[in-house]
Amino acid sequence: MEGHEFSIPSTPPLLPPLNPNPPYLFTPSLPSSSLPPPLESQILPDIDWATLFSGQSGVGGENGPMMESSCVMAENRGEEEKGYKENKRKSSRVKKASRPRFAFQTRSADDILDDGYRWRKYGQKAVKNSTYPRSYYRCTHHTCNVKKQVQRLSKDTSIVVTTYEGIHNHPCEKLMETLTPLLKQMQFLARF
DNA sequence: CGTTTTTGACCTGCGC
DNA sequence: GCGCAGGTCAAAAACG
Repeated sequence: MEGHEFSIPSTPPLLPPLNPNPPYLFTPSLPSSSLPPPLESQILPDIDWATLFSGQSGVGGENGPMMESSCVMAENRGEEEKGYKENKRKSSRVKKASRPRFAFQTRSADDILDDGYRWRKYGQKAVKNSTYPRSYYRCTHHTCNVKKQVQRLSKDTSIVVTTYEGIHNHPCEKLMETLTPLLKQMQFLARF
């Protein structure tokens, strides 16, 4: 999950990395036209990018290829948020309101990029017309039900498509780790 | 021993 | 209604 060069299209407002030495380059750029959109996508105007990307100054990759990546834009898949009815299963997922979704592509040897949040894998599925399986992850924070899907393109095996669904309702742990000592220092200095 | 991953089964939506 | 594809659950295994 480390060693990504990370670039986001200029469509959303961008956040510069807070970490002075990020493990990947954060270079805002337009998405490469050579990269096909991973999904039938449309621009999502009101994504909370500050929240979604607040973890990007995260952690470290000491290894892994530093390569180009590009973000492809969003999909908001409206009404249908699939949910099981409660049958024998204890799951009682109800139909939720539409959640923001967006996907981007990362050129990396690692399937999982470190976005600063903690994820737990809850499923993996072979998808049609794709050599590689799709992996399903959920944010491990108790109150947060953000999900993401990760799939490597069979067309170009160096590209990983990551699709996020939902918005984190909690601060990024790694971001807080980075900021907390700074904040403490600032509070200390502010007393003089 | 707690947490995460693996994996087969199950559920839903959709097209025919 | 049926079959397929995608998404999720949950028990067991693996891991740290």
